[in-house]
Amino acid sequence: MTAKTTSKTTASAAPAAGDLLRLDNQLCFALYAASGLVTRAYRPLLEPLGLTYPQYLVMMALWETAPRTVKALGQALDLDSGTLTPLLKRLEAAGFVTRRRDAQDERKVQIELTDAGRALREKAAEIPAALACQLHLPLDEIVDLRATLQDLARRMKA
Amino acid sequence: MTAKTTSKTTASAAPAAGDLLRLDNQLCFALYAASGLVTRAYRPLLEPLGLTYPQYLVMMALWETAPRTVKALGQALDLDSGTLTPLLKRLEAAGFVTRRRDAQDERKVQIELTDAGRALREKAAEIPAALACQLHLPLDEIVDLRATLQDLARRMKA
DNA sequence: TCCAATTCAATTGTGCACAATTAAATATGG
DNA sequence: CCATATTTAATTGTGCACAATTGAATTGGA
Repeated sequence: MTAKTTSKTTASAAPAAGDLLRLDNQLCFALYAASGLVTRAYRPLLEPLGLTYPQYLVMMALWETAPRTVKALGQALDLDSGTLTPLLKRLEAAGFVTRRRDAQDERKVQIELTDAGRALREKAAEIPAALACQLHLPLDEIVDLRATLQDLARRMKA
Repeated sequence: MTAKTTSKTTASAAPAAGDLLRLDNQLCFALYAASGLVTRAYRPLLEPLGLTYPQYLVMMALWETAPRTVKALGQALDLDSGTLTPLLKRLEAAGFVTRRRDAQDERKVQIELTDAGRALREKAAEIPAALACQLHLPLDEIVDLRATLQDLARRMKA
């Protein structure tokens, strides 16, 4: 499938020793650059909602399941408390979530959606389609790429 | 090839309207998470060289072509001066590059490698193979994924 | 019971990342 | 030649991202 670029030159498919450090031969840089581009494409779509891209990820996690502890969010998003704590405080200041200590276990902080946070989901509903459009990639390739990346992540975490 | 997860459920391949905002259905999150994982995998390999991951990207760009202006580096890496200027000052402080105003056009700052910066390339030579190992992905899939991501980036920039 | 180990969030410090602004140098049109 | 526009880095301010530390709460084992 995807009869894709069988035009692999020897250099591209199996770089010579001296080319191993070329930017174009790095999967990491391709990932880094693509991730940055996609994040940047979200910015103008999220700005009217008052969310940054990482905040949008947190809200999506909460729209799926809430309340959740900081730890549970961190596991879902692969982020630690050093990143999440200030981000969640900003979401709290914006009125989208609340933070309260768990009564049973005071170490845990439960993050809950406010009405405004739940309402935001309606406004966000149009974002995935708007962004998919900007990818200029057929849907089946998007699905394929996503699965490949999820597979990569699963293997690296194992 | 890649007999991969033909277990595509309907939800995964063509999510229902209510699932469009699920994290698992986002290409952006798959990219974001994979990029973060790979960057993290570099950290222990780069630490002995005294480089962070973005600094490593800048050094790779310079190992290909030097001297280069800040602007040229920014175009190669898709980063702006707000990111590069302090990063390059740290590389200068570490002794890997020099920064000097262009004699012909004083607006430009030429970034040149020092001997130590060039020497670092030998130590870095083993990194790509070491990292590829941690990806737990067959080489042909790495090459494939890289090409797909480069294609995505090309389309989004066009 | 008591104490040692673990869990969890917050904090601190460093380093990206980018928008917006600034300021200097150069190019351009009249 | 001069005024204006453009180009280029640097700066400022906000917001991730993570390692390392801290401190409180909980758990588990003698």
